[in-house]
Amino acid sequence: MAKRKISNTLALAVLGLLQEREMHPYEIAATLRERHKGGSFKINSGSLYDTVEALLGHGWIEAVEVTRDGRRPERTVYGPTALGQAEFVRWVDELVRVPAAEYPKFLAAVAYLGALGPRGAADALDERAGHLEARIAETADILPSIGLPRLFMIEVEFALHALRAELEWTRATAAEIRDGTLAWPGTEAATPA
Amino acid sequence: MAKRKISNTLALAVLGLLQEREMHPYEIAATLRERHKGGSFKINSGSLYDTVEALLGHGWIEAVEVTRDGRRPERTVYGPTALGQAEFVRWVDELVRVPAAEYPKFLAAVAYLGALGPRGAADALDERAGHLEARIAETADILPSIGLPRLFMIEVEFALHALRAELEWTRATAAEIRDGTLAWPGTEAATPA
DNA sequence: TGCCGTATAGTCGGATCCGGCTAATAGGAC
DNA sequence: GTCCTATTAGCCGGATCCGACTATACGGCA
Repeated sequence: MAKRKISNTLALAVLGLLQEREMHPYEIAATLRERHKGGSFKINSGSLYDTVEALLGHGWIEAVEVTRDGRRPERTVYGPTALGQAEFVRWVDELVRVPAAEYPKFLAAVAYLGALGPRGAADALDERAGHLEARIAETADILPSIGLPRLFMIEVEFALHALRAELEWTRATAAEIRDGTLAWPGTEAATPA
Repeated sequence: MAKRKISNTLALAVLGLLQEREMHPYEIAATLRERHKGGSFKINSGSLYDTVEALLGHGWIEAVEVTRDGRRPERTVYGPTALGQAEFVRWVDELVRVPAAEYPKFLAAVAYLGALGPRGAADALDERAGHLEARIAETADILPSIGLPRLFMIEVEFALHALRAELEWTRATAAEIRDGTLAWPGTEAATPA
């Protein structure tokens, strides 16, 4: 009975893969991981099966066959439907056109940066900067590793761009705190436990 | 009995506000909105009351008094605990230090940008760019509107920086698609319904 | 005075999500 | 041969989240 509209982006990944070829859920997860899509979609087997169920309920995918290898659990293979194909494109289109409201954890934390005191905040930002650099290096590494057209890894380029911007802000803000450009109204600094 | 660790950032906002002064949930929500924190925290009354319940269960806040004004619903006023105070700082510190894995919708959509075809993708990116500009303008507007020290609105500066970076990538990518720098392997373009 | 829109304050049912579990097979070490 | 681990495949209980709803009070206006 067509519950609430699907919003989980893992569903988008499933839909996208099934456009290519029929698969069973486990294979979907494996393929996504193989293609390094783990940075763009939260691949969790629990959610995956729920997601597939929801897509079925909407008629966006359909069960193609059920096979069984020896006494292993059954594998249900799913394929796309015409409706699902159309919805997939429509959905990507809308996600690109209209920026959604997002609430990243870091944004929340920055809102209370004051709680760390100037010293504590600058230190914490520095540590973050280090992690960001590491993650940027990792991400940049996987980019050329596969001889695939750019388009198929374009989201990695976006992720890199976003990470670099965040790094830039993080470093700049730490510096502003240290040199006093960013005034600290609360005089005394709390220290983390 | 101390369920799963709280991860919802709305809890952080609640904890943070209660450091300042005792409040009842509705007042918390109103205060957050008044301070333009709606961009950093998803303020939903349903989640708010659940969150307060969870914080109570962890002993991070405590009920201070229950008042009632005429025949309106009871208002339970909450205040901070020593444990909550410590956890608050510890939590902010960790959120700043360690970048969390995030899965923004746009990242997912970009992973399937190919589905829109070169023309469709470039158009969609253009429209997004327009929305981003509007949002940047709105956000920049609220910044000087309140005569508050920068530190208390620093998360808005970060949000702006992130938005600008996204806008930059969006425009650049649209341009690359149009001038052919970004090759399009799938020859033919699907069009949204 | 009667009525309507908005602010106050919070509840509830159900949708959604996910960590952790089961269970079988394949492959290697000894 | 048999033990151990990794891989394959999926299920489930409960935590989490949220949209939609209830109900009272208040200000203004016709």
